[in-house]
Amino acid sequence: MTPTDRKLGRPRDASVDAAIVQAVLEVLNEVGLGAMSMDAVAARAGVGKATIYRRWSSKEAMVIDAIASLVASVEVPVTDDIRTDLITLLARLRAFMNDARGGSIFPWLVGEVASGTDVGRHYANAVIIPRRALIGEVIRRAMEIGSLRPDLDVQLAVDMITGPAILLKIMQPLRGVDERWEEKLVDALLQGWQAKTG
Amino acid sequence: MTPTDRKLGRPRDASVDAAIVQAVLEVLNEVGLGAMSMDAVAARAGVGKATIYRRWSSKEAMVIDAIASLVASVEVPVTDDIRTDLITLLARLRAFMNDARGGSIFPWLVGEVASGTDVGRHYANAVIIPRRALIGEVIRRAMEIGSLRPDLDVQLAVDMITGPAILLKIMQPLRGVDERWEEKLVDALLQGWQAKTG
DNA sequence: ACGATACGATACCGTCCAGTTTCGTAAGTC
DNA sequence: GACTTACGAAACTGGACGGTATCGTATCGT
Repeated sequence: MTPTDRKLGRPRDASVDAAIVQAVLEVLNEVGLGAMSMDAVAARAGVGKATIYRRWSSKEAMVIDAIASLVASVEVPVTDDIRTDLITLLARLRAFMNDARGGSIFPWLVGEVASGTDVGRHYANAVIIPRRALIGEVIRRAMEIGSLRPDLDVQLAVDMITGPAILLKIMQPLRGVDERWEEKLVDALLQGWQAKTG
Repeated sequence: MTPTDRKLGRPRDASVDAAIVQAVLEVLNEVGLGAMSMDAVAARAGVGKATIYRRWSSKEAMVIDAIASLVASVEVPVTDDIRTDLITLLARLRAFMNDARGGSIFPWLVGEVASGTDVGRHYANAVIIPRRALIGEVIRRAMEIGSLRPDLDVQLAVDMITGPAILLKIMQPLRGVDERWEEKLVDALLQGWQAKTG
């Protein structure tokens, strides 16, 4: 690293990076991956295509980076009541799936994950796995302090919470969403998770 | 209907219809909808493109018909044991999702349903809704004969069974599938569904 | 035999799109 | 001021694809 290292010419405009990523998410949200053109992204970002290709080598690389920016800060709820904790987590998950930024992206993102695409793998690692780990942690802690049966299969329990939520999102175009849905699901689950064995 | 109605020229070859539908499903299974070209379908079916367009007016119409052909006969299990009934239904659902014909189609089909596409709506009406109704029927019957609590929300119960199964399919590329998974889930669910109230 | 339609194959058209290049200009270093 | 890189805009290239048209052949009814 010499002193005069990398200081030639006009420096890159950091705000341009943000504008492009934002544009990718918007267009993705509106038309999906298949119908998203680089011209559309460039136009939305108010940027030349050359500027995009100066940063990413391909459309796919750009999308992967944009998706990775969806990572949300994960924060453990800290109530002493497992019921409200789970309801909070569920509401958060549903809010995330219906997020303005990611709302329409989510459906095809599910397809990407299920198909094992590059984009899908990156999304899974950046978003899904940390969030699942968080929910699992909450459940594990509740098992330790005796709020939940100690013989629960944590992985299965996480599936039992998140599965119906994702299904609800998938079927959204087909039916209305019950209010207080989160409470109903959590109560139904807890009836089994708190019960004495046998 | 005059006697000489519709009897001019060479009749259509019914086996060609089947070959095309089969080819659509295969190519769809291999490359997905976005990457499926009419040339690929025609080549796979051993058919000219004109022959395809003689039957369907567009790619989309063709795909919708092909998807509709996935409809499986739905049959109610008839055990007197709700546990084995549910396990059977679950195993059937998972087998369908991993079907050789529909295995790789399922992921993007989920995206189509969630996005409310034409294809998605047709698939939902042809496959998802009847299957959900079937599962709901089994649960309702078990409630009537006292095998399940009488105060269950049937729609929610169906979500609690099928949600985790679909989630498992989605996350398939990310983790192995536990053997006897169906039994574990059903047992976990029944612990709540059979419990006495409060 | 004749007219009509179906068939597979292939060429063709128009469009869309990822990625490249060019151009005039702006923003930095030396 | 000389040099270098970034920027927006626009033109361009090459390929892929949906859909149509054409051609020679096959299969039906009459």
